[in-house]
Amino acid sequence: MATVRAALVQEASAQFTSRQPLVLVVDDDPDVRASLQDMFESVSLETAVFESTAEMLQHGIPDRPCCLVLDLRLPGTGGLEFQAQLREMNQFVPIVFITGHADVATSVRAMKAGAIDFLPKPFRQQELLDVVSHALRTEGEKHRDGGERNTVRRLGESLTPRETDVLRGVARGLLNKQIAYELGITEITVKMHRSSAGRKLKSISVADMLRKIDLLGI
Amino acid sequence: MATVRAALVQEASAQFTSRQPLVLVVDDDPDVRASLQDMFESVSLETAVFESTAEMLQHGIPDRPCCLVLDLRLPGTGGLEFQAQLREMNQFVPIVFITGHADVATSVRAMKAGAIDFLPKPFRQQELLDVVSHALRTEGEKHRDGGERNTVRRLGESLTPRETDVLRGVARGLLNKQIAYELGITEITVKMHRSSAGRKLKSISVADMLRKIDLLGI
DNA sequence: TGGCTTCCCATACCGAGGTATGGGGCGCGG
DNA sequence: CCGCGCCCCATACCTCGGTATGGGAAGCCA
Repeated sequence: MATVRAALVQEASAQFTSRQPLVLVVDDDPDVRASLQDMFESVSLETAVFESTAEMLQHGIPDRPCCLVLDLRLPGTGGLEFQAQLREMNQFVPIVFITGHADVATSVRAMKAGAIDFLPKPFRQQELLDVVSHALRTEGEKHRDGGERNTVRRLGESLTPRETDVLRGVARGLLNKQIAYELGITEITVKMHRSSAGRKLKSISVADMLRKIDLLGI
Repeated sequence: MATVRAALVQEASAQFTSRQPLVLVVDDDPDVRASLQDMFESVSLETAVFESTAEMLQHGIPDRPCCLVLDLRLPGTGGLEFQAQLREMNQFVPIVFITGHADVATSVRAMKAGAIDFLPKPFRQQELLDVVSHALRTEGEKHRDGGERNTVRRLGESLTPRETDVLRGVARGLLNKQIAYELGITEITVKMHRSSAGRKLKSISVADMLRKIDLLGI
């Protein structure tokens, strides 16, 4: 029963995987927050503003196309450290830095760490808007691509250990016979696992199966 | 005969595909050129220096792991424009910018355009050395990966049009029967093309063939 | 304990791919 | 002109993968 519920929740979240994009703003200056929120919402971009990185982390990173507008200098965790933290958490949200205290070394550091832009204040609002919308567009595409992978990954979870063993062999282009030998079992049993795995992954063709296998990272 | 010669030349170039790395330096200041060349050669890195981007283009981009140390401000074509030019020519040499006239906007522009670093003068020599060696290491790996692709690509050149048609179908996971229907020919003929293509690509297994097919971009 | 999953094995049959061996037609270049 | 490569077709045979239908053994949990 519990597992059924979990499955349903996953289904639901999968359905909304390509939802409306969201702009995240972290800046300690209330005026800047308000002004940016106004700007983004004036072009119908949903926006969430935060005073600090800690506050943002509390809300968690939502599962939708995001773009983070991040002040470089912040009380508590600064922009660059936060960028590093997100990276460590495997959260690859595109980041646009904004700052009143820009210098070349910092900007280069931020960009090398994967920021998509770095705007010294003052900047033209349109400039920020362009960068953010472009990022959201590409994020949207990534999200869709990721959706397919998640679907496959969910299918893959139902695979038994033995089945993944067999699939590893298949991916290497081995014959059932050879796989059987390597695993120390019969070819017939390999066939069982293989076809069972094929059913679970809903693969009609070998090509399809191979694609899904390396999508699963097996 | 001519084609045999060509084939031999290709063989030869393929053999040397993962040669020693090379540092390219473009700077209009003779002192800088000399000093950088000394530095790189002191750690046994082969180095080629140029006074202008035009001069470098004349020599062509060598087929080996490269890293370009590029002055931002140059007589003639400037650093940023040159970066754009290389991009248009599909030459993805990693670029480290060095400049005495650094500003944030320029550095960000350079990084967004794909530069791997941006060092305002004066910088510590060791810093540049670290960046360049790191770049050369990753380039070396890329080069090796590309080698395998080139090998396959060469094999792929001997494929007849019809054979690639069939392979397209195989990649889509179609049955020979279906491929035959789509091409308006018999299943038997499809088998012929398929096995012939398999021989040419030296693929023993289906998995192997599929890998090579998308390596060929079919 | 009984029921569940997982893993293992076997026989038999079918459809698909691979190969070998026949053949014919077309176009291009020595 | 003839040879060569490409494209097409056919028959026959073998192997491989997929499936169906039997079964047995071990572990886990209500």
